Amino acid sequence: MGYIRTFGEIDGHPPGSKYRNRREIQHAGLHAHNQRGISGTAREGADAIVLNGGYPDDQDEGDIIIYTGEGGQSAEKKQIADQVIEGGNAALVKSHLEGLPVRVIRGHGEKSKYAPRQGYEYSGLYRIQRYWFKKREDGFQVLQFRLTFVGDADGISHLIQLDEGATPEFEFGHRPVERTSMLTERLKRRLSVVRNVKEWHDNRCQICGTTLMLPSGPASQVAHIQGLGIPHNGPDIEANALCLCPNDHVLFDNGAYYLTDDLKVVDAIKGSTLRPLRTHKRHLIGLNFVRQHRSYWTK
DNA sequence: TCCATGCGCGCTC
DNA sequence: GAGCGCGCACTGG
Repeated sequence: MGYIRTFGEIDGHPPGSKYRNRREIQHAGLHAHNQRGISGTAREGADAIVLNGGYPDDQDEGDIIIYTGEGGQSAEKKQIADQVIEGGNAALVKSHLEGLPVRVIRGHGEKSKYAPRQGYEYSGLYRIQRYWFKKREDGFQVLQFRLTFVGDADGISHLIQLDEGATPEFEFGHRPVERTSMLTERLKRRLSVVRNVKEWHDNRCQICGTTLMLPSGPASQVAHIQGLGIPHNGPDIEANALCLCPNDHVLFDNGAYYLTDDLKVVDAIKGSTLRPLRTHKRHLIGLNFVRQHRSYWTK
């Protein structure tokens, strides 16, 4: 009986469902494997993950999860090699690029307040916002993925109720606090930063110099150099932001480009240094942010 | 082919 | 009863 990979919710197995062991999870169609953390392939993407304390670099904040990729460990679970983008890791990268929802299953082996005390619990759908390489203290690189809770239509209406001061009813029975924290994190972004950066550069991409012309006018995107929020906690200020076209935004966020200390653009795939970053006298770039971004993508 | 964020038993405290 | 160490087990990729 083969596993049928399904993205999104599985009928009869809503968030909050509990399972005694991995076999039951596999049988439910929630996850392909009875031992691996990541369910998926590089071609299709990842449909589910299990958090069960297997990697110490994991961080579980409820609606925000920092999930460590697979591989590079010895049989004794010591990190003995760098992780690479293949297998399950490549599946998670694919899910990130395609915006696919990932089912998150928490196990008792994970020592966070969101983990069940016994067995496993299906927590719901998450999306992978970004990924990067983390340099560990021991010198090995591991992949990390930032997942945020997707929620659902009812969950959003609950949020609105909460804001309006109505009695919140969390009929899904889980995690009102984290859901609220996710909302506040979104609201915290300062529009003035976006406005200033776009205005200073006249919507021209700081990497390639093009401006997207739409019927409604010129368009550009403001990218953060050091990520906002958990775990990078970069500041929402102009010095940590770039004005980019959508293509170069994706390339920069995913490590195809990084910057040198003298603000030259490096093509990570070719290993060549391209043109200097376009700058503006009012737009000072924080080198500490440039260095942190570079550290995600260089050894 | 062989590995992987498993499982369960039996031991110790 | 919890926590561990060890041996055996599974199945998709």
